[in-house]
Amino acid sequence: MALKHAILSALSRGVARTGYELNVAFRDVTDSAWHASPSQVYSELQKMDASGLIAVHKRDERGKTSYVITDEGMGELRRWLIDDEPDHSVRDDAMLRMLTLWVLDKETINYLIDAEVAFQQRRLLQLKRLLRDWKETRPDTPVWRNRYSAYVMNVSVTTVRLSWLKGLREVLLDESVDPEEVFTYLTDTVDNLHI
Amino acid sequence: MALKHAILSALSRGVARTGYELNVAFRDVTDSAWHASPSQVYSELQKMDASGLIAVHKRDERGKTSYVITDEGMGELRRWLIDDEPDHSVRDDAMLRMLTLWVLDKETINYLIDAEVAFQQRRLLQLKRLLRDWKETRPDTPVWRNRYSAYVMNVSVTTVRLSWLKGLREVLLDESVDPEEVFTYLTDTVDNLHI
DNA sequence: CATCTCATGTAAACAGTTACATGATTCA
DNA sequence: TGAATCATGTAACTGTTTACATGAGATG
Repeated sequence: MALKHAILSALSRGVARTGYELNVAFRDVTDSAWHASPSQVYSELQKMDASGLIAVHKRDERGKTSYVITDEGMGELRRWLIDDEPDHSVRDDAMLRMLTLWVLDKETINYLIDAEVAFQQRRLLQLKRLLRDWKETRPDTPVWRNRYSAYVMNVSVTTVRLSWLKGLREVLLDESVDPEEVFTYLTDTVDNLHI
Repeated sequence: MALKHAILSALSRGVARTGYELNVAFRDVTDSAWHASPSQVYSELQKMDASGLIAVHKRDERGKTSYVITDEGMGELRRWLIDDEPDHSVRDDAMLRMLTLWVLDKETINYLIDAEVAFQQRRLLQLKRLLRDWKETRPDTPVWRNRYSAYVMNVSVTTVRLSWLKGLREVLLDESVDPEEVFTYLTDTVDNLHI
């Protein structure tokens, strides 16, 4: 039930938000640690309002409703971080696909890796654009410091993934190359990070 | 419904497997692209058997049952890879937590980063052990080439995550440091990967 | 004036977890 | 002989998606 905590996390930054705004945030790279479908967000907000974790901040004539976090919600957010064990289980559809490519013919493998590369490159561009937007207004609050760190993590992993996809293509399409050699550059580079 | 495809992916490698063995594989680093709880695997296997995607290979006196993939299952696996759009949505509980740490006091932040570092280090050791086990028997089949690639990806991302956690600790605990400077080494290193 | 984005929701179906139950085998 | 691991499953509950429904406001 981490959608609850993803919403609390978003609202903990102090700005009132509508369900729609939360959905935009969950959809795009900014807050992309937890995905949720729009309808789920709306019904979760109702439940959280009823249980006192969040409160209605403003509701205009037609239904547009923004919410803020309550003290109780802030307490629950802290309790979750401290008491609940992190769930490290992974469900990565795109990676599962990349690990199953060998069942296909080379032409199709090549096509599917192209598509994945295109996706990751688009993601990297979105992230770079986000940084450009930050350059102007950059408050240096704890919130911003934490979010900037997230940005660095996303850029790093996406870049690694792109480099890896390049190696994967070689390894799967040319059976004469040695996989270990193909990935030498990637593994050597990241090895520099770890002391 | 990707558990179906995760199971097909595991069985496509040609070896008959029991529900229990699949659970072991899903739990550990080897096949960790898709997590599932044991009970879910057993009931999914029953459904997949009923719909003809897999077949019972052997069933001993007491219920121990191993399954193999059918031609139909292999067809469905290929169809999924080619026709269905990859789902890039993320649900990363551990990362969501790291992005919310700023709401806590420094002592608690430090403690929680310690715990996450310990987890990632354990994971890295498990991966290194896996590679050692592979050194002996290493067939150089397409399956192995694809799995070795997955191994490289896992090691790379885990190493990046460890380096990042080190930076995150500094950024959150010492407000005098400039976040951009803290992460310079990480960003410069991964920048080398991307041309 | 049609289409896109904004904005919210309900209901049914499906996916996944948790708690529970059972019993064999292995190892100290 | 008691505990851990092997091995499979059911039932109730919770989380999530999909399809559908509605209507305002902005853009071309």
